Amino acid sequence: MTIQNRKERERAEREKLIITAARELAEAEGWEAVTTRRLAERVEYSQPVLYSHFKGKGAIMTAVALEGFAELAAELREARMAAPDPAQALARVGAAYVAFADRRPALYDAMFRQSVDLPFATPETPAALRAGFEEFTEALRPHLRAPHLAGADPGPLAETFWAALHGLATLMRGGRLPREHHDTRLTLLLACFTHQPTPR
Amino acid sequence: MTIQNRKERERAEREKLIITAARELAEAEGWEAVTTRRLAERVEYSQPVLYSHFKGKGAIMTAVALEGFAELAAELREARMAAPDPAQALARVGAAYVAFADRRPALYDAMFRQSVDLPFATPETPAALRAGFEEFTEALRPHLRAPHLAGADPGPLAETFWAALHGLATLMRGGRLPREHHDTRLTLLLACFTHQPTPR
DNA sequence: TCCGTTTGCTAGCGCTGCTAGGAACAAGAA
DNA sequence: TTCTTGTTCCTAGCAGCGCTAGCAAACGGA
Repeated sequence: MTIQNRKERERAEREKLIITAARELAEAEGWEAVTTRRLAERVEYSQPVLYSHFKGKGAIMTAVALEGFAELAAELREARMAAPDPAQALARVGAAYVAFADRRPALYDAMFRQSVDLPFATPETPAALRAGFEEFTEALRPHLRAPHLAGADPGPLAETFWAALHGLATLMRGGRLPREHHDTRLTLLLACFTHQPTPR
Repeated sequence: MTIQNRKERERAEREKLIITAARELAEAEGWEAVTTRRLAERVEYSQPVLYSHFKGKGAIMTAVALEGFAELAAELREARMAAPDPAQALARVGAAYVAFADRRPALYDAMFRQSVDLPFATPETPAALRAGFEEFTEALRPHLRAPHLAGADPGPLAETFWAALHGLATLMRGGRLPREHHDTRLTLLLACFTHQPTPR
């Protein structure tokens, strides 16, 4: 029994090792540099060992993405909780989101740009993923009373806010949006959603 | 002289043929199915011929993307011009943008998701690209008088609106946003930018 | 008709994700 | 302690990728 346990534990440790190595490699050199051979070399096992843990390279990326969702949710939550009022809360959540995407581009890619086969917006959606989305919903809730949002569905509204941030983050990362306007854009987006005049 | 002309013309035709074939293949089966071998087979030339026209696969995708920018700009312009008033204009431009991304996913990928080495937001930005962005700026201009946007820079505002649409389009395409809320999200986004209460 | 240039081919390099098959090792039974 | 059984994990290899070297054939001009 204990011998079986030890084996299972070692196996789990190795799986975690693979995920961490993949993530580190991706964050250091981008996903295109993460090949199964390099990854195997890094964890000091042969290539086929990866396939005894994961169905393929895509499954490894999905595992990394799952880690990312948990971290993102935690950061968003912290940002929201630390804010003194609802207006600040939305602003900080938005800023935290884009900062996360900017700080961990490879992780963000695995989560939102690559086609990972995770169920979004369904009952089987992983908890970490749902938790992140929940932060948007909560941060927006106090603003539902604004005239232009009267009677709006919280769900689609959170989706829209999230999508806007996602667009800002990805287009800026891809060099499509000038970095120097970033703060201005974030401020404008918040002004649009909260209908507070732009402070300038 | 005429013989030289004929050669140049034939060469240009072949280049166009390659671009069209790449685009068709991508639109039919996605960019991961567009390999230099399949592309060469499709245009009935050998693989190295592609490299006498383009520096590599990336350059072919860039050429396809450029076509896409021209078409997108035209569609946005048409949508804006056909609208009876400024509120409708913004709504139609937004809807046209997302519809374009949805109708031609591979083309849109080449334009905005792959790392195409085109200069954005610089003096050397291709005309087609600038024209598309111009449509956003124009469609938003009448709304700059809204209280929450008073004194806002038209440039960053257009960037923000564009980014929001981009986020909606890409997240929906990646299965991250439920399709059935799409119209609701678009309506909400417009309500946020134009200061009109959400009609429901 | 001959020569030089251009054109476009075959073949191949080093890489990718992934897998088949066998060797080595460990665990339980005699 | 020895033999058998089952697991673990490696070597080797497949098909396909983007890209290129080098040669053969076709063509244009003299």
